[in-house]
Amino acid sequence: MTETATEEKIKEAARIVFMEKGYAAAGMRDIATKAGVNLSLVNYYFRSKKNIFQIIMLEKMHIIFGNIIPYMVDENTTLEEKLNHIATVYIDTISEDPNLPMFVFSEFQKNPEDFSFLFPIKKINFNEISIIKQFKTIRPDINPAHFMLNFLGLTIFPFIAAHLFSKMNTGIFDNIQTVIKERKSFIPLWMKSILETNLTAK
Amino acid sequence: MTETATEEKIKEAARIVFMEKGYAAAGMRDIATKAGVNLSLVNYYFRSKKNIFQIIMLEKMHIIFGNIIPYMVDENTTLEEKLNHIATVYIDTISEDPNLPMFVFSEFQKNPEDFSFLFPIKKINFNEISIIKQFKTIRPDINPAHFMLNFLGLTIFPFIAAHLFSKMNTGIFDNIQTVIKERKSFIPLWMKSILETNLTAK
DNA sequence: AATTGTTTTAAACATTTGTTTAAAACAATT
DNA sequence: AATTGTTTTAAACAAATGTTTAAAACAATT
Repeated sequence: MTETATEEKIKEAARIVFMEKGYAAAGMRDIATKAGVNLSLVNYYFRSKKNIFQIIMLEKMHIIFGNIIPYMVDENTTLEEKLNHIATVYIDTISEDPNLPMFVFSEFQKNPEDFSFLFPIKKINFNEISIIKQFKTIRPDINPAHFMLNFLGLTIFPFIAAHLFSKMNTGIFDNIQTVIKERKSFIPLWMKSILETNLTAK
Repeated sequence: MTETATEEKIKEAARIVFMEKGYAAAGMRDIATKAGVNLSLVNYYFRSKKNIFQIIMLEKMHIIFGNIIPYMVDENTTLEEKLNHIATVYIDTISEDPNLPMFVFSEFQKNPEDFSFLFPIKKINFNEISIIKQFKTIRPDINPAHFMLNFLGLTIFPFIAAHLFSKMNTGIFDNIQTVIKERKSFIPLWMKSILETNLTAK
């Protein structure tokens, strides 16, 4: 099956090039070259640049959301179990593809219209999923958006800032990959403290 | 002074266009059109695309770091005062330019070499600045990178995720701007809880 | 009023872009 | 061995890119 072989070679090259340079700066010739393949073959197998981009983006969206939402929905785990599990799995997953969050957030912001193809994912009502319901019973006084922003901020932000921070030579972000891995066990504990924080205090 | 007027018109247009589309997707014609000015004038006043981009980027870097580092260095405030002050000022500042963090982080990642012009900023040794020293006396057991990642993650991440989250129709990120403003008072309290969290617990 | 210097314009420049074409190479089937 | 269908190639396409040119318009000075 030479057909599938070259098609996959192109896809893998597209993953790397789009991820590194973003949609706008990525060239069809970059992809072809990285795949070690004739330029025309990229259009032959994937019709257009926008099309192959959307295929890669859909893949990435599944990784960044598909690995997290099933655990959030699970009615058979406690909130503490969810936080433990998700923090670990998520940091491990993204560590294999550290630019993924940046890629998804930044490409979405630049061309929100081009993401209509993933309306299936967008249909989830967070007020109905387990993790939010569990949070609401503990802290009915706080907007659950805070809870999600805190959890995802603590987990995802280090990946987004890693490049810049480690090249700034501050002396504290030198081996940031090691630091990020430590956070797998720290984040659930910090989240627990945050959950217990009294916000009405003067 | 018509000269300064058009030069500033071009600069302002460049700010908007670069911010919206990023370096690669931004065109010289986009900038000229948005400035209401002839295409050649962009090169006349700013020589090249890369040059005008670096001018804008330097501006943005000053906003995102210049507004935060002076307070971190200040030896005359307590850690609690610093957290209170920075959270408020920073959220207010970035709220006026919500795409700033995304812009800076993503453009840096794509072309780190093009940021050599800001080596002055990079010279700061975080181990010597007040906020880190204060943290170290309270929690010598934890890598200060965690402290900074937590604080900046809680503060900055909501801006990075806002676009995607609010368009996902989850039901909890509807008026995310209001939520973000609430965080000005919440984040210092959460940080205090995080600081007191025992991480050695089984 | 003539001259000088600066700003603006329209046109063109050479490259680079995504995409298409048509022929060649290859594989499989009859 | 001839035919069919698929894959790969080289070349070309039109459109868009950043930049330059040279003339025009304008302002200021002598």
